[in-house]
Amino acid sequence: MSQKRAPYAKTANRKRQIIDAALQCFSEKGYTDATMEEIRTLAHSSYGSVYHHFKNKEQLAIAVYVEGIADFQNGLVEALEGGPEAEEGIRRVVEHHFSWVEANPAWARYLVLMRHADFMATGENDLTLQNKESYPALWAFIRRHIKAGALRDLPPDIYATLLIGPCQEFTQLWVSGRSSSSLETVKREIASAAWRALRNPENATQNGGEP
Amino acid sequence: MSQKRAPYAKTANRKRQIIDAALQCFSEKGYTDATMEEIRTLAHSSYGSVYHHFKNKEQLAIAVYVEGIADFQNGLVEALEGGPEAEEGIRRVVEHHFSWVEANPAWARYLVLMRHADFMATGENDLTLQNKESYPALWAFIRRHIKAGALRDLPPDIYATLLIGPCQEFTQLWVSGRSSSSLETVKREIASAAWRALRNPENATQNGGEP
Amino acid sequence: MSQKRAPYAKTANRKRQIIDAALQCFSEKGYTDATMEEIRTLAHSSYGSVYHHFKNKEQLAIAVYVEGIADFQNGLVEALEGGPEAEEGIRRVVEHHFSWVEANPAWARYLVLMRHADFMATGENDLTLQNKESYPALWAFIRRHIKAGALRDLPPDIYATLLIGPCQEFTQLWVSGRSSSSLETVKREIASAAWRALRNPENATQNGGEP
Amino acid sequence: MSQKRAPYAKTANRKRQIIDAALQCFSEKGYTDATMEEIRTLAHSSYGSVYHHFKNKEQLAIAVYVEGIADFQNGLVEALEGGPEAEEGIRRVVEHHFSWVEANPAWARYLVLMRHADFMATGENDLTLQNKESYPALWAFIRRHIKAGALRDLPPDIYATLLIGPCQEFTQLWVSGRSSSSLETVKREIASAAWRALRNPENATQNGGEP
DNA sequence: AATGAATGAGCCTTCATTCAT
DNA sequence: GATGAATGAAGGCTCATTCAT
Repeated sequence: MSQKRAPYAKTANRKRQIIDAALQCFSEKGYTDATMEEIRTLAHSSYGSVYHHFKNKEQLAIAVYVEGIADFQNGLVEALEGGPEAEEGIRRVVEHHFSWVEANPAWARYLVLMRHADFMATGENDLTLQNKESYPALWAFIRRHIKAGALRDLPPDIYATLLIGPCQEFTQLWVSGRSSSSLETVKREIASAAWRALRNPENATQNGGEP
Repeated sequence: MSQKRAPYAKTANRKRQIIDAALQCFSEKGYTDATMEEIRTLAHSSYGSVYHHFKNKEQLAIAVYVEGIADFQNGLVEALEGGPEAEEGIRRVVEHHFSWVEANPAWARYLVLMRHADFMATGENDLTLQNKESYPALWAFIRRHIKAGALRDLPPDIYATLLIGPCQEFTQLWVSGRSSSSLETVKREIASAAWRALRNPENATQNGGEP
Repeated sequence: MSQKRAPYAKTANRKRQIIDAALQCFSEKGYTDATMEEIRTLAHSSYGSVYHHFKNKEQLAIAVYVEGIADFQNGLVEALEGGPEAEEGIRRVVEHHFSWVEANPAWARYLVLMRHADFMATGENDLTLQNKESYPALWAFIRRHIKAGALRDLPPDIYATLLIGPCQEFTQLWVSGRSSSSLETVKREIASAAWRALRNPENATQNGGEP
Repeated sequence: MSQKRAPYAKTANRKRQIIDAALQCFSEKGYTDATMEEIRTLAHSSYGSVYHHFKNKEQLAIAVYVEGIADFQNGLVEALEGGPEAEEGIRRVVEHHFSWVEANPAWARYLVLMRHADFMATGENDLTLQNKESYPALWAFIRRHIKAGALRDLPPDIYATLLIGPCQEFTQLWVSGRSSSSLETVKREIASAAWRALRNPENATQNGGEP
């Protein structure tokens, strides 16, 4: 019996297959514990093919990360379109966060895992990620309402802490299946908590109920 | 007094040296990327010595984790002693979180990293960790004030989200050197944000200042 | 003259481009360490193109080798034309060696490196190389002067040793930039050393100056 | 049937076994084409053991090289002991070269192969090799006789060319089995050729027969 | 208790070569 | 003739762990 090699697979979009497979493996086992062998198999690909499209494991991980961040950002930009009022904007940010997480749980897991991986900020990757990660639309929204007196004038790290921190925390719980509450409840609670923490208490026009 | 020759003492507390070295390596590079070789070297120890004290890498990681959690818990229990009022208690929780993180940055990093490691909850480790991690003192405090009507009746995952989430988020920023605000400012902001998010709005007696 | 559109010419002599690129890569890194990828890139070519012109890496290496040897041989044949006297002929051999090396340093390096590659003498390559490498013109010259009593009757390996050895040695020094003397000086020294080593001391008629 | 691991091999001198195996593989197939797997097997060792003793393939190659050069040098120093006259000294150098090559053919092959490997001269290896390779005893001998007027005053590269070049050339022939002459004959021829090339012709006291 | 040489499965990556277009 | 994605065997190296001393 002659040993025939399988015919070269019709590509269609091999690169996409690899990214998807990588996302799944990375999000399940973490960057280090995921192996190129698993990724390659899941992508129905060969070693050579993976390395033809991505220089190495790091670059593959970065490609997956960038793809995810970009998708998240796009949704965030849309969510903030139309120049919403302060409270409504904050609600939309939280809303979008959880909608996206719900729709993309693997990516959510992966982005959380990799948030501080060293090699994400090396050389040329730096710029790419800086632009994506700086959440330009979000900060523009916040700055606008700080100037208008609707939001408190706090530094970015505290905004991140009070607005994104609870989102991240619950995302981790949810993603690891250790949450009991419904996403609807959580969205409402987090949004209102963030609003109460960030609104400018000196602004009398807003939120009559809680002066 | 008996005439004791001072022991060469390198061996005095080898186990402790190993745990300290392991903590440093694990917190810097993560569980998988830290190697027994690095740990052994940092502990000025030998392979045999490490494996004499700890069955394997997992058990070493667990030992480090348990040590850290216990230390954190002890402080939390102390912080909540004396049956403080609701707002004061929440302030103390946040306060303790950051004091401990500031005093034990490597441990803080490590505990965050390992929060969801699979092997932490296997077999006999399970019980040990359950008891430590369930934050018994914290939940007792919360339940007491829910019953008294001072705190809202929310499920544990939402309490964790709104109280611990911001702490964790800022801890990560701080530990990775990407925060600009002082810990004092942050403590105040997070504590007041948590209080506004968790206090029972129907309870008129409390906090007259912000009706 | 006919109005010809200038061809885009990238393809004009692709085969030549590939040989040149291969020569450069092989001479710099050796056969094994040079990669088809480097060669392909340097030749501004594609994988398919390289394999269209050469069956595989070995055949490419052989093509480069044959090209180089042929060029060297041609010059040697010319150098020995006109039936020179023994001393003059030896001088010309040395002279030609260094002129050629100076004009073709990459090829010189490559020919030295590959002198003993196994696959150079396999199957059909054998004949081709045998003919080229046997230095027919050189041995004809030597044999003629041995019969005439001007040169000593030594076996070929010793002739190679005393005549080519010094050339090779200095070539290696020169090619790796570790020589300090001028090529002129070296030519003179090697030629006269070779002459003194190879001339027949019993032949009184020659070289009266050095009895 | 229980799967028993072979008991740990009694070491004796594992490091030496590895060097010997590496020498054999490197000298037969060259640095790049020899594999760690072959070396490991030939040394009846494991991967881990090889890498325990040598940082990587390069360092192993260097260790082998240094060992060989040192052995060769030691013999050369001995050969030149006793302050021999110029002609006798040169004879001894050639003599030692071939005796050593005959006794250590694999090493001879290897040293020739690696003479110009880039990584031999990197960082700290540099010093080690410089000292070994500078042939201090040989140059001391030569300088002494240049001063005494017995040898011509030529730069080191030309001495290397005329004295060592023929040795190297014949070594290559011999080592690859392409020589026909006996080592005795060759020694004699090379030694006398070198002497005629290097002796100072203005020195009347030596070698009366050929002024 | 301590030491460190030894083990070997498994990982990331390279690279000559093939083939559909 | 040319292109470059796809293939997969093979290589160098790592690292948790064992065990003789």
